[in-house]
Amino acid sequence: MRTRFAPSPTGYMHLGNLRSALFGYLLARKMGGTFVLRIEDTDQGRLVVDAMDKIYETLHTVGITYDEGPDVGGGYGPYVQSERKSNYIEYAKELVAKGAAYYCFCDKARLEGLEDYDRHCYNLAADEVEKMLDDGIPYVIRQLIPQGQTTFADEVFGEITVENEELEDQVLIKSDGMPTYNFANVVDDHLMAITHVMRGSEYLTSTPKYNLLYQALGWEIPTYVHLPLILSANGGKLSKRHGDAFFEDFLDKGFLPEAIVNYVILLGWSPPDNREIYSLKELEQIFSAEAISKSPSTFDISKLRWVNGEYLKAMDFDKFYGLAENHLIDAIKKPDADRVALAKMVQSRIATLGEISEALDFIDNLPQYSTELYIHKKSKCDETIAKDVLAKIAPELAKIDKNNWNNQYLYKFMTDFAEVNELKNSQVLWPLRTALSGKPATPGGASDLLAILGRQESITRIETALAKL
RNA sequence: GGCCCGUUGGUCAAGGGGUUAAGACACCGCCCUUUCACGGCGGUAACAAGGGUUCGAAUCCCUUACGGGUCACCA
Repeated sequence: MRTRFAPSPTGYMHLGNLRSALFGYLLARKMGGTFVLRIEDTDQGRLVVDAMDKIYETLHTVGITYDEGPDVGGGYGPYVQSERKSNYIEYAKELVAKGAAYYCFCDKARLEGLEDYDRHCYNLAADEVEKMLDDGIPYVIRQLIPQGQTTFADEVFGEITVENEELEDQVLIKSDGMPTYNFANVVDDHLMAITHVMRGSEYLTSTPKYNLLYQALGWEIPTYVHLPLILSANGGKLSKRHGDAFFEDFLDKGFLPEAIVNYVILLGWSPPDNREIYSLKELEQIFSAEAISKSPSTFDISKLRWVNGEYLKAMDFDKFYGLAENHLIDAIKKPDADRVALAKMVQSRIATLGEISEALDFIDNLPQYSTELYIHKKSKCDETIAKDVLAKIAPELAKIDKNNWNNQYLYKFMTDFAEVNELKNSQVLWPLRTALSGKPATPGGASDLLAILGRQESITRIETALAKL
């Protein structure tokens, strides 16, 4: 049992491609098969430098390993199509010899003038073809679609039959001598002994042409597993323009590779039970092609955010800190900021690492805020109470020894203050938290903020508040 | 437009002749609580429509509608 991932080196990893890779990988691992990576670089006009490294890198960060590929070798190489050029021409000529393909010398201008392709060159006499080849006239080799109808079976979509008239005499070998994607695919999947072809359902329509090729060449047809498409929230395709098409887009937004993988797997495939958070290793055990659905699914960023948050919360703190540190450094310029304490406060409150800076934006600078923030029904607090409390507690705070300026002590101090003054805890905690942050919601409460801001900055902010009230 | 595929709450989805039609995200409420979040509990919300078949249809068939894919010397 062998599956493959066959991306073309475009420089980015489309989410749909990533999912094809994932499904192929998982199926191979589940069945104890072999997973191969093949690079489809037959479009010479679209070559992108370093794109292959990008593919290796992405697969690596996602945790997908392949048993055969350009950089790891294997018994079916080379694994880059441009290095296998002679194979394709050889088989294309075999097809010509068998009458399943023919040379076509039509130029672009002629083709564009046609409403329907007319098989013009198929009617050329053998000696005419010889002559034109000898004269070095540029040509293409086209597949000759026979009459009748073609039926193929797909693991997820079932049996599909199409009239051959709907098919076109597609180009197999381009005028630059390179094979087209469709042809190279067929040849390589056969030569590499691929048994299960997993790919997006956009290829469903071209599958009959594949089968005709397999049949003409006398090759065994692989098992097809077509995957439903992933649609963007607006109903269309995921697009570069919306910034939701590429794996890299989501990395940039602060999503974790394992969360992206987990979420993408959930699109079009459903787990055996109600659990939704799975590591790749676990998926390798439980994956099954039968649970793939046929209908396209809409990409929902809010669920991705939830998945990502689950990973963040479950992560051990050291690892979280490692990931968060750069964001913290970015977000907070204060030299004496306790980044560890900040990371701890923030870990369970963010869905993506990218939210760190917004969550902590008040640390460096107290934002402008309205005194209405001091009105909080649940805390039984309003501006008047806030003013009284802050005025009274500020001098007390100023007297606290620097050595006692820590979260625990401060919390005790404030609740004692509340008790002595016959106030509810919230009536002193709320005004302080508000004065210190200028925000309606913060990661951490009053004592956390006092400890982090330090005595002097805290007093300054309270004085600012008093001036406002 | 032709052909192909699809359609269960806003989203992901289970269920494949008899179910009070799961679960998750989002949303709302309550509890917890040092604000927010986390966590816990609860709630709103769905079988695209119409015809069949059947004792019985979300499940099978047909039609319609809607959505998507595909019709390249791109992959």
